[in-house]
Amino acid sequence: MRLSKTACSDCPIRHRAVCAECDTDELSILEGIKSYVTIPSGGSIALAGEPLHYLSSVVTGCATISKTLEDGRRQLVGLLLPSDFIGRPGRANQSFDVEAVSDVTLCRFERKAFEGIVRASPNVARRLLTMTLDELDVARDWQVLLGRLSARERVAHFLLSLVRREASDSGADLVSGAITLQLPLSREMIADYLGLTIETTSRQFTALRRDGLIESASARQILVPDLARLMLETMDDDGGTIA
Amino acid sequence: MRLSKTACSDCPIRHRAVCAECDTDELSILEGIKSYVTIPSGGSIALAGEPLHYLSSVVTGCATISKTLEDGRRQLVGLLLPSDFIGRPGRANQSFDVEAVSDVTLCRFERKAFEGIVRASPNVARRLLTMTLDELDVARDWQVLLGRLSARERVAHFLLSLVRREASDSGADLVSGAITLQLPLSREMIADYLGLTIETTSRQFTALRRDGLIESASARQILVPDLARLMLETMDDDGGTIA
DNA sequence: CGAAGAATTGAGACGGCTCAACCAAAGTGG
DNA sequence: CCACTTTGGTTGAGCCGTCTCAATTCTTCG
Repeated sequence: MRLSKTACSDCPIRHRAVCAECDTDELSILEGIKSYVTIPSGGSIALAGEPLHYLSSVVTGCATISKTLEDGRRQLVGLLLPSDFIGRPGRANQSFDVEAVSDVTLCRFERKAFEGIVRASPNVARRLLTMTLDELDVARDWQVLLGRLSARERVAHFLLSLVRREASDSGADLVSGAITLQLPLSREMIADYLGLTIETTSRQFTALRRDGLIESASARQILVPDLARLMLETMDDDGGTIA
Repeated sequence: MRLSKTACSDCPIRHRAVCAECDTDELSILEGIKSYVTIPSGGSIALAGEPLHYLSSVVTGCATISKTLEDGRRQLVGLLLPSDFIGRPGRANQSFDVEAVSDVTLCRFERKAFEGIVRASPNVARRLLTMTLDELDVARDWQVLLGRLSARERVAHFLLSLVRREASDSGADLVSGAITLQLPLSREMIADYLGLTIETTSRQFTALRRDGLIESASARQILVPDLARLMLETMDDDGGTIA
């Protein structure tokens, strides 16, 4: 399903996406080759092993990056939110599955054309490198979570990662206090993200609720009455601050 | 400890490191700002949170990237072998600890100077992007291992990752057959890499030995009599091939 | 209102962890 | 040169956290 093009200058992710550092000239080149596509919730955006014809930025919605083993075990390795980039220039095939978990609008570029832009535009190339390095740090932090944290720590960490992401998107400075958040993922997907089962994940939500660290109107709607207290559960080395 | 400079053209990692795609002009610029340093086994190369003055390529030896939690739990998030790059241009502070696990020779660049080269030399920038994207894929594959594989599968996968790396370095094509390998890590470090304890790791080595999948002259010296059979233990989706 | 999917809860099994002993190889010092 | 220590690895016994299997409740939607 195609949408009418939005001018890049009006784009909600203009200052965070791969185009963030483009000048107006570069932007107009991108404008010339981009197209918008909306993937319905549950739809596939890319399949591991398949040739990759398009690279894209997430404009709205939420998607997952995952791998499924032959016997059905599944592990999410990334969460894609607005401004995140999908695909890798310079490689013909996709390494992981990418799936929409809500309706997702993509700003899409034909791969070959985009690779030309990466070559021609240092601002795009630099931004892409910065974003990739950031993703690498995130992936490695997640390795620590998967390798060493308990189920309770994982769930607390997951909730805080959502809070952090939301804060950094809106530029807000969250010191502490009450915060509500909308979970973009089902319990099953959270479990696959955290390397746990659905049941263990659910039990940890219940335990956090019992201990007063979270409250919930529904399964997807979480209230964190005291962010600092939740942070104490995560046992990470960020020293209890968010920045 | 400083070593005499080797000419880049004679460098053992010339065609695999960040400089792989440089032409002779670019190479001579790099040559001008590089210096060699050797870190003794066990020494620290970088500490998480500390300012990062140098970026470098591993020329010889082996190093680890890791994070240690306040309570002592530790997780390796990467293994650095010759040609791998350390540090990230564009960020002042280091995200993870980097430690030498053997004597390590680095080809080192002052950060600011190297950032200038990344800006000026598209071949370096592109190579760096490619390497970072590769690392991201590796990190995500490791997330799957940490989140979903059993202890036995993890150890088998670890051994195969060493075999693969060795094969790709030497350009050899390994279909199957017997292979010997020298483990660069102690049992403790392997455990920290795999998200296990020392004891569990040791038991899995014993079990693989009992089942005839590996043989060992010493703890660090492993013989894999039949690579294909070991691959069957890994349960990954590579379809049993190495490529 | 009934059906289907999502989430929660419970009971028991099991894999990996903890604590502890033991062993082998490699120093170290008298 | 040999006791002693140190370090890294292996093995054993029992415990605990998470998984598995199953039932129940909640939510959503036709």
